[in-house]
Amino acid sequence: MKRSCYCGKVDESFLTKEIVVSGWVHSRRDHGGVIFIDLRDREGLVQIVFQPENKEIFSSAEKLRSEFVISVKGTVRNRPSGTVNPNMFTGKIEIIAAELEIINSCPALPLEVNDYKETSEEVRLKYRYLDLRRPSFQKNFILRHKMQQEIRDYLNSEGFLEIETPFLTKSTPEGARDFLVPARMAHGSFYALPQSPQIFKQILMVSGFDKYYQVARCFRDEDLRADRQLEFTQIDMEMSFIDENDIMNIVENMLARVFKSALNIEIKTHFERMPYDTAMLKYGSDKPDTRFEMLIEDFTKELANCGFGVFNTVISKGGAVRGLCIPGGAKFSRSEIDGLTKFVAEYGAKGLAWMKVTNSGAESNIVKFFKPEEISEIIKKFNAKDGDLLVFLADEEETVAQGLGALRLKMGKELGLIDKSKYNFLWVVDFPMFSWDKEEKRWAAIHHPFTSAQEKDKDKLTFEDAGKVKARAYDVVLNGVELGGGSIRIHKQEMQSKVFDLLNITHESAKEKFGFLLDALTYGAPPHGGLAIGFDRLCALLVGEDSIREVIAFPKTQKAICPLSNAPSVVSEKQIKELGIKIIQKNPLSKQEEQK
RNA sequence: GGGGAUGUGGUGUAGCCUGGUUUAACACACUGCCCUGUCAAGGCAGAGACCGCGGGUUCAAAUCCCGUCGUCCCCGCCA
Repeated sequence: MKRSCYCGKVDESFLTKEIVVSGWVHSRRDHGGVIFIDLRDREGLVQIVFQPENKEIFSSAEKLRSEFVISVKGTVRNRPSGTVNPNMFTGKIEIIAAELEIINSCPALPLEVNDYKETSEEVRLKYRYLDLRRPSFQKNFILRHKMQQEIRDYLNSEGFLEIETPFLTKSTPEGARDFLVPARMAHGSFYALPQSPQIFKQILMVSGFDKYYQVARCFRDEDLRADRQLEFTQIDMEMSFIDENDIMNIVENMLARVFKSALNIEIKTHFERMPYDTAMLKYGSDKPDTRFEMLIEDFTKELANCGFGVFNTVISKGGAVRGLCIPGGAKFSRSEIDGLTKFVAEYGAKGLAWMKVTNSGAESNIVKFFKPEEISEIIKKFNAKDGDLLVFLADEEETVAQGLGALRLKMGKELGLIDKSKYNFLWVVDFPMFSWDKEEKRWAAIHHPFTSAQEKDKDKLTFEDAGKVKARAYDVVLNGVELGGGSIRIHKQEMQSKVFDLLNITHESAKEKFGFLLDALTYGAPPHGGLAIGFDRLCALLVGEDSIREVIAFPKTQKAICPLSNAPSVVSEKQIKELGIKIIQKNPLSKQEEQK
């Protein structure tokens, strides 16, 4: 029997016709005298009816169970009146079976192939092939495919070339830990899997390709999270003879196309641009969720001479005092407030000061340390109302921002302040170039060492002033998720040398580590820049999932293993020998498995 | 490296705090029977777990304690 139509695509145009559908038995409703089978394939479900007149087929149909693979030949007809199912695309019709081929049976399932019941992720990943059969999951991947095609279509139409860069490449310093691949033909040497195609795409610009993109797999050997996998997909792009506005235009239009085709949602281009400093000050994050207010207020100046010792000490040491107004938070119990204190402690905050706003002012154990004018000024700045809770952090600026930023998000979620129907895009711009690495006592690149400084800060590329330099870098943020980021790169040797000096990368080591890029830049490099979108995160957002594992077919667990394939695994002595590698200590678990 | 949550038939949960009426309960799936219009079909009957693993406390442990492993969330880390 040869399939003539997808189950999910059978509609009234097939009425009275004989067709063949193939797929998996999704559910079976055996009424004794008549048997209904919902047959499922990629495109959806269709109802097959087995009637008792055809004894041979009927008795064969009685054996059908969940997830059997079958082909059915039958005639499409309208369902009898009163039995139409409005929830199904194929709900008006049904197929009267004339022939049945049972291609494969299936034992009792370790997980149910439907969207009605949650199964633990442990089981889902082990039997991923079954998990992936679930209709909602198939939808995720069909959508992911569509999004990718839409992006390709758009970039192609804008004159971009898709060019592949190598997976086996050179380990670069800075940034994430590399995945290394031992070189068989040069014992002791290693390839590295790319953390991103950064250097190669810049070289492609030097080569004159002008506009490049790639749906690029990237690898980072770091700890996993809900939004981080060892390998992930970026929409990576780079352009020549352009500035920030050109890239932002392209990205905004691209995202608009994706949202239109995937969700049929029109998004407004010309995203808001927010300076990094504002984002950190008001939202406590470099990826602010602007779907709700509850902004952070700064009191470092106002309270520099207040009567509260904790604040005074912090401010005199150059720290900051900032706060949040939690609407209706005055009803929190003491232990709930303690919970908030514990929460901000995860971000390094040593304590959380608080006061409850009342009609006559504020109440708490610290209110007595403040002058009435100070209290009323605080309340005014927050525009706080009776019943609100004001919380304050006093610490180093970074700790305060992080703690309050995280608390803002937590409260926003818990108090239901977030309008989930919104898609708030924005650009975070004017990033600082460098951050001070306290442990290693050196400047580190916030973006990467090839990011250009802003023209006005060119003269500040010195050890003393490096902290004041702003970069020509930008991140695109959606609903508090960093979708992607990029920068205008350095195309002049002079600036690149200064940046390397600041990063304490000597010319010798720079040459050793990415000399090929530096060389390339000397041979006539055009001004260029680009951006990369975290495609998995974008997909997750569009299907409404928190974890990118829901849009990756075969993800790894938090311990970085694949329960389906059991990777990583031990390899044979022979393989190891060929690579010139000595195993110092074997994973004891792997050893046990090897013996099995 | 650290903090938190969690692990009970094939699957999802209840029981655990307050150890003994537990022969470990319920739902789905599974097996058999009944049923000609259901659509997460229904009814009846049945099989299936000694409670992640190891140790300890106790007359008695799914339940308390210690250790260990897996999974998830978070901090660090991820330019």
